Parts: sequence; structure tokens; C-alpha cells
Amino acid sequence: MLVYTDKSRLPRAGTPCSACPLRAKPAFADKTVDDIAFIQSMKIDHRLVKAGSDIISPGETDAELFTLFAGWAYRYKTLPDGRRQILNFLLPGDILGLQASLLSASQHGIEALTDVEVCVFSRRRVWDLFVKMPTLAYELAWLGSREESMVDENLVSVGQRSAAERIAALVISLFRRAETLGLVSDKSFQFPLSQQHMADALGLSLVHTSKTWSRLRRAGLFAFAGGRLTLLNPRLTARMASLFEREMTPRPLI
Amino acid sequence: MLVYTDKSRLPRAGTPCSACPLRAKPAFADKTVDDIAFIQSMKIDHRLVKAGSDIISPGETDAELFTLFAGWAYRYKTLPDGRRQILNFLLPGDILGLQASLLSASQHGIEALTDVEVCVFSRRRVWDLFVKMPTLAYELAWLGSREESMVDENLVSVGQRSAAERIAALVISLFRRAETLGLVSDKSFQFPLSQQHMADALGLSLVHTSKTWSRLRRAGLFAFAGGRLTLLNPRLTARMASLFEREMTPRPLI
DNA sequence: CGGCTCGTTGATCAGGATCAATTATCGTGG
DNA sequence: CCACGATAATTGATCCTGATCAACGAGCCG
Repeated sequence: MLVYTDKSRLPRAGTPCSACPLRAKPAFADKTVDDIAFIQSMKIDHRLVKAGSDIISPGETDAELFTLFAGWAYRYKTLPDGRRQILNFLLPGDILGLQASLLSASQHGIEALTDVEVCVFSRRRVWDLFVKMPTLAYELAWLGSREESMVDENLVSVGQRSAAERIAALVISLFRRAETLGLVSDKSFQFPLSQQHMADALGLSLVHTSKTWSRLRRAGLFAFAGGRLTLLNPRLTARMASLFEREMTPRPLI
Repeated sequence: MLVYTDKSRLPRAGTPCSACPLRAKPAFADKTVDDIAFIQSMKIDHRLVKAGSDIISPGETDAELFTLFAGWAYRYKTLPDGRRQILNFLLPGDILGLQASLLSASQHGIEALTDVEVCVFSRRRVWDLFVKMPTLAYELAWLGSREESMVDENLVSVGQRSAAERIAALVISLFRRAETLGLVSDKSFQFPLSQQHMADALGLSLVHTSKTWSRLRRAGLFAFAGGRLTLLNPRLTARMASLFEREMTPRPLI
């Protein structure tokens, strides 16, 4: 993992969990002081990871547990001949490495999509957490189930939807997630995926992704410029993807 | 859910968890008496479900938690126009409805593939379990991660593998799972999937599934007769699917 | 300026979808 | 025991979505 060691350039590294700016967002449920104190006690580092490098490498054992503090990342698996499947994308507040930390070796890799900041939690203390902090343990399991549910949805896309439907589904689901984090202003948000990322996530070729992508743009579903995506027609995009509005209840932030 | 109410025809319904025949299998890790006693106290029913009916319906709220005691099942999602994606298959000893029980409403359905027996656990007491039984809570989370890891693998199949590779991957992964349960004798095991099930799991059309399936049979990878599948060439099948041998550590049985 | 990576666009190809017809397989009732 | 209808599997013909090949333009960095 590529890491900045010079913490002096990381003003937020010193911020206590109780004053975590993420926690203030409406996407996340409130926590008791005790829970926050325990989280703080588990936190062993605050790291910067450069875009494109692994936060957890495939096959890594004893990977720590992370919370994505800022930036985007994704989970992926590769086949021996190099084919890569992106399993799901990770946004700020998402937990990262839970599967790797419970199972013995990581079955997947996690790579930083943008420059990223992560909170690092001691893997050894996860067990401690289950013993002492049932609320947090429950929330950990909850977050795991939520991630599975996202993978489920991606599997539906790749297995059943056409190329255009897949892109529409990807775009709205990311839009909605960004929205709950307050990252959307005026229907537009920072969209850091390359077309190669989309292709690998959707099970499409790079070329076909490009063609379908620009077809949907010409159709007026969305616009893309300067790394920002503007969802011009959310209704139509959602309908094209058959992706239901699913109200987002505040979720736990570990 | 279609249920037999006449328990008299269910001799195993009265068997205490401590004498659970599944528990004796090498696939499952040993448990303390305390843990087993708690599991027993959570168990509120032992039900038979007919093949083809839902154990958990899509959108169901307050679904209970189950362990699959005997038979096969699968998780699935459907799109409004009827397209169906099978997310993963469930074999005896697998937990079922964990996601539905943690999240508020079930995002998927679970259907019995064969006639099935399930142990029913009180959903209300799951929280109790997290408070009192950290070991079991940890194992629940572990089982959740394991299921996610299976969905991950299916997503790799559907996103990256060719039709033949997908079928090969499905066949071996089911073979291996059946093997750990002692269901395989002489390289062959009961294989209850219809071609429609395979098609829906692999994101292929029914017709193409049939053609590829018989091509692989003619190629000598496996044979299928009388509902039993015989894996004639496990090595080649595994290589075709690029599915690595992954040693199975004993897993928790709740 | 050259050498990257990334996106775009056109031409061609093929894997798998769709359509259609036939053949087991099986449970059910006469 | 057989006839029947329903469901599941097979096979051939044709079509089309999306893969592959190839060339080119745009932005970016050294």
C-alpha cells in the first residue's frame, strides 16, 4: 500500500472520532459516547493512499479493518489471465476489509480509485469489539449485509440488464449514494471512474462501454465534463435501469 | 410459505440441536455446550417447505432467521418485467435470511429448490444473541461474509467468464460444497438444478445453457443421469473455470 | 516536442439471444 | 396400464448485441 508518512500534511489525522466530520452528515445514525470512545480506541492510524494503489491486496492475510474517510475505492477480483471484475464501489463512510478481516485471507483486492484517506482499525481488536460492544458488532454485521446487498444488485445488472440498462443503473446508484453524503450539488457530482472501470464493473468491453456511454449522453440522460457528471434526467435514468427508489435509512458509521 | 403442519411425519423435528446430525459432519466446527444451548433456545420451529415455494418472499419484513437443515435452496432477485437473477445457491448447514433479518426488508427472495427442512430461529432474539453470545455473533458475521464471498465469485463468473466457463465454475463449486457435506459418493451427487435455474444463475439464455451443457457433457467433463451429476474430470473442469482449489476450513453451524 | 494514457468512432466478427419445432420425462386420472 | 397434458430438454435456423480489431484525436506530463 502506497502511503504518505508525513502526517503533518494531514490536518484531519488528529481529529478525534467524536468530531469526525463524516459523522455530522445526515446519512449516518447517531452513536453513544461509549461507542465512539471504543471506536477511537480501536483506531490505530489515519492513512493517505494514492489513487491506483491497493488498500488491501488480493490474498492478503491479517488485513486490518478500515473505514473510508475520504475519496472513492473499489473491491475487485482478477482471473489468472488478467480479466478483472469490479465487485462494488466504496464511498466515504463505507467500511472496507470486513470480509478480509473475518475470513482468513482476502478473496479480493481493494484499490483506491481516487486519492483516499482511511481510518485504520486494529483487526486484533475486532473480537474484543464483539465481546464488549454488541451494538457495534451488530452494526458491523449490518454493514456487511448492506455490502452484500450491493453486490447482489450488481449481479442482477451484469446477469440480466442490457448494456444501456447497466450503465443507467450504475450511474443512478452512484448518484444516490453520493447524494446522501452531500456530494451532489445542482444534480452534479465528482465522477472519478474511467470507462475501463465501468467496463470492468459491468462486464462489458471498453469499446462498447464508450459507445453506449455516449449514446446515453446524446439521449440526454446525463452530461459529463471536467470529471463531473450531471444527471439531467434522473427519472428516466432510473426507469431505464428498473432501479426502484429505495429510501435510505441513516446507517451506522464505525 | 408452503408448510407441512403435521410434524408427526418429521422425526427429526424433535431432535435437540446437541444431537443435530449436521453438526457431526467434518464440514462444521465444534461448538461449546453453552453455544448449542443458546441456539436451541432460539429455535422456534422446524419446518418442511415444498420445492418451488418461497421460504422468504421478496420484500418480506420481519423475516425470521433460518438454517437450512436438509435440501437445497437459492436466493434470487427479479426485475419488474420478470427477468430473474439467481444470486447464489444454499446447501445444508447454510444460514438463510441473515441479510433479511439485519436489514429491515428483504431485498431478495429465497426459494426452496428441492423439498427442504429448515430450522427457524426467532428474529427478535438475534439482538439478544449479539449481547449475550459474542462467539455466535462473530460466527453469524463470518457466515455473512462467506455468503458475500460466494456472490462475489458468481459476479466474476457472470461478468467475465464465457458460457462454458460459467457452467464449469458452477458445477465444480457445487461439487466441492456437496463434497464437504458428504453428499458425494464415487464422484457423483444429487444435482437438482433445472437448466432454467442454471440459466438464471449464470445470466445465459435457456437455449444457450442447454447447448453449452451438452457440449461439455460430450467433451467428457461430466455426466448427468437420473438427477445425479458425475464429475468425470474435476481437474479439467476446474482449470476450464479458472477456479482455484481453496481449502475449506470447518465453518460454524448455527 | 514526443510519448503517454484515455476516449472516440468505424468496420467486422462471433458468442450468445431469439424463434420455432420436436422430443423426452413425468405425474395424473381414466 | 395407457392416454393425456404439462414441464423440461434438445436441436436447428436466424438475428443481434456486444466483442474485437484498428485508426485517430485529445489531453497531459516530462
